[in-house]
Amino acid sequence: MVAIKHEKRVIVWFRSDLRISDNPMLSDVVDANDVLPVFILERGTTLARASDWWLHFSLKKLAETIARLGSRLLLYVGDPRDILPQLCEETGIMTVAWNRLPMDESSGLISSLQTQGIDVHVHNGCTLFPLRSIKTGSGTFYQVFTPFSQAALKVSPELPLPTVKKLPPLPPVVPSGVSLDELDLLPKISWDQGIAEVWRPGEDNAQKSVAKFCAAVAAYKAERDFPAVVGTSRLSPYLRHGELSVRQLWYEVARLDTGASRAGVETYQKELLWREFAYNILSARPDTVDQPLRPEFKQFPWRSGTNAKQDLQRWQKGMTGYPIVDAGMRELWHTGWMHNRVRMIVASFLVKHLLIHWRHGAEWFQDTLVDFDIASNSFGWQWSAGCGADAAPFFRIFNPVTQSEKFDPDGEYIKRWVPELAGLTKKEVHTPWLAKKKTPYPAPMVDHKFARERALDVFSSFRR
DNA sequence: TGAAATGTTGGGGCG
DNA sequence: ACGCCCCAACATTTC
Repeated sequence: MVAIKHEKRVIVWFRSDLRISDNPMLSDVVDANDVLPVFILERGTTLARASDWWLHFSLKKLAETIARLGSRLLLYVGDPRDILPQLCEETGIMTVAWNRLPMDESSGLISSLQTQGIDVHVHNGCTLFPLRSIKTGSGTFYQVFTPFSQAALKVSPELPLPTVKKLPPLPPVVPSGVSLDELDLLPKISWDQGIAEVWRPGEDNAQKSVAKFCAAVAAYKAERDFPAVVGTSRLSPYLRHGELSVRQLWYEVARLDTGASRAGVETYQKELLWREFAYNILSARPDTVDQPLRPEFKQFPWRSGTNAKQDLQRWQKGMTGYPIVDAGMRELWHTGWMHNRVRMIVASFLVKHLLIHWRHGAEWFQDTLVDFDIASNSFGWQWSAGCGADAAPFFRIFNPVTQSEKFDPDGEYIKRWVPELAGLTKKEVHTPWLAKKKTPYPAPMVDHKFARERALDVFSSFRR
């Protein structure tokens, strides 16, 4: 008896998983007869400029890697709901494999492909656990982080898969794609210098960064809140583009979960679980990408009109008059990234001090962050605004001066990004409006005490 | 992964 | 020695 080898032909669809190590959709197809690796750029109405910059280089490196594995990465532009069926028709391939993302069901993609007779292989490749597999006793999704993380810690993530060494050949007919340059991901006017100085995209650099972070993870818990030092992992852009597998990262740090490193490892794993929590929320509630999870917030009286618009612009430019806020906004603009502690401060300032809709903050982050992640971003903003899952209560309003004194005591971070204040003492730098020396730096755009009381008024009367 | 207001305690200066 | 006040330090409550 000779076993019949069924013909297996697959399109593998790369999205936020631009890697070959621990990539389940790739492991699925290594024994196929032929495989078409594709990436499809969706041109939305909003730009994602900084993460597009990153994507350009990620795709370049991924294409080189795939070439080394004996295949070729094909690039297309358009709506995957149109492109994938077209590719199936042209190649005669009737199977598409990918790693699942939170919005897959709501986008109508799966059902649309299946009604066209296309077989869909969906893998768990972007999260620690299969999306929505962590459920409460009654089968609903968790809305509070602590019980979610406790439930998650009772299960182990699947072990990382071996790195793919070789890919099957391309199909006989290869639909023509576009070149990387035709994706038009790089800026036309050069605003990307600062970003290029700080970041090195690519799976190889992701691995180097993991090794570097692991060597410093013992200090994570103590140093992660101080933006002047490199105390955080800085792995978020790699995770967002999937050049790094979150499961691999989990196990790399878990190996160090002992002795002096224990607290650092466990604190960091908790952060990875916050990401996981955000992915699960978005998966269960895809509308929360731009709608509040708590529906009563649809009626919230956010400020709007000309004044609010001007205030938003001052925030975006880093000209609020609060040094820690402006340092963060300028770090973001110049490097495509902002320290996590400072993200919380600037977000609180926008939604509580200025009463501007969190959506505007989320859109600005979408435009400017190299690590822009649709799940983490909407989750984080809703958390800050108080309308999301396990959100900050309405009365939790960060004092930008207190936070600055606490987490940037010497003003080192502030002076790095707000050089106008370099001449002030470490005491004065948090409150330049009280300093003797005059600087060209603006006065606070809104008084803290006034803004705090206004926010408490608006939020508490809204609750009634 | 708050901040500010309010309450409590205890040491030290001083008459 | 004693009571009184001040106030820093810490704790609790409220928003």
